Amino acid sequence: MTTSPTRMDAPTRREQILKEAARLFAERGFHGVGVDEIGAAVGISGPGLYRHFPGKDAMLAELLVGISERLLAGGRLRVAESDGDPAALLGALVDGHIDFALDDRPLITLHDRELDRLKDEDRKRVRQLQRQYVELWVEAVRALHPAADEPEARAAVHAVFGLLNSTPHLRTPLARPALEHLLRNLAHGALASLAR
Amino acid sequence: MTTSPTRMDAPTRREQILKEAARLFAERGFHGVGVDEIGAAVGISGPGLYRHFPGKDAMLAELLVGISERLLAGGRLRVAESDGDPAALLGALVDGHIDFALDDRPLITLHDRELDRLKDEDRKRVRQLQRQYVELWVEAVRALHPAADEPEARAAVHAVFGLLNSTPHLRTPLARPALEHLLRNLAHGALASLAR
DNA sequence: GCCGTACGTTAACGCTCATTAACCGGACAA
DNA sequence: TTGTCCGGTTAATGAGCGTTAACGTACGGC
Repeated sequence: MTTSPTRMDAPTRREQILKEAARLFAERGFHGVGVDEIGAAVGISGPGLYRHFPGKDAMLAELLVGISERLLAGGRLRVAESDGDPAALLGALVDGHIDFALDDRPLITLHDRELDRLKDEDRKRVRQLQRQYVELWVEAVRALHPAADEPEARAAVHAVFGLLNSTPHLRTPLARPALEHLLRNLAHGALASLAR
Repeated sequence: MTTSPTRMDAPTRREQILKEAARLFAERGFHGVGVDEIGAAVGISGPGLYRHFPGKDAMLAELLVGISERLLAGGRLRVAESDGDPAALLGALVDGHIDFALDDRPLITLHDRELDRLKDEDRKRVRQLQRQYVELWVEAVRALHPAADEPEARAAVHAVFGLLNSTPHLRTPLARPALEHLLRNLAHGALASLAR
């Protein structure tokens, strides 16, 4: 661990690289982007990246592991804050996921698109983090809708992720608050259908 | 046009290739799959594919244009059959999209993942078909929920697509009818939130 | 019996691209 | 002043891969 991810000073070169790499990978796919391009995006050229990362794979790995960890950490925080109120928890999970999806659209895209390009070890780690995050949601959903059995709740959670993660593909004139509001309503509308 | 896509005789070599290419592209991405691999999947080797397609790009193009055309054709058919009943139309659109998503999971994945790999001309064609399909949905949604303005309806339609298209990512023990039922309920639940 | 077409094969070409080598200037501590 | 990281540079390397060349075989029509 070099520096904390939450600061307000200028972004380090490393962070610039990660940010631009995320954007480019999301736009044209991992294999569709060359290291020279990533370098150019931060003002250095090609092999200069190797002063900061052992390879192209490592950038993707760090991005995907990072997203998954932040999602899970955020989810756990909300569980802890919810004090056992299922409705409040699910609301907080939805809001948190929306914030994340709208803040980091490129990362969301990468998250379900480029997982297979990782080395076995990294892929396992990301999958494990994703699984735990889903688990959080499944438990929250089932607490609120006991009528739904486990596989049903799990599929519904995946579907709601698909709904919320649709925003990167979208070029809409809607202002951010309106979009947040809309997504929240859609998500809760979908989940409400589990009540029977 | 060589042969009709709806027959019951053995699939032609061309069709085998398209099917396997779709699967492989969906699994590992367009750039992640080599022509030798596609060839191997149908029992011939690498360059033999060039007897059936002018190049790797052409396979992707035919797949994406094909999906988009079938989706749009299906949508138009349902509009024609709905006789102006908005609720029935939206129900039919949802059911049709679910069928498609569950029948052709690899294609659904490709559809929103590899569009940028196409030559300009093909990409334009696919985008235009997609746009028209979305338009169908937007009109159906607005007919049923006049309270929603146009950008809102459009964003909601994209979100519902995200919801319905989430199934390829999913490995669920749910049987197909149960999954169809669940997705239908989730989609209608989400859309119902537009009623205010 | 002959010929053209359809459909394969393997070998070679050429380009792209990640990675490595070799080199360099500047900041800065001793 | 001198030495040593740090963060760059450009040039070379080497693998992978799409595509083309050159060649072979079965078969259907005439």
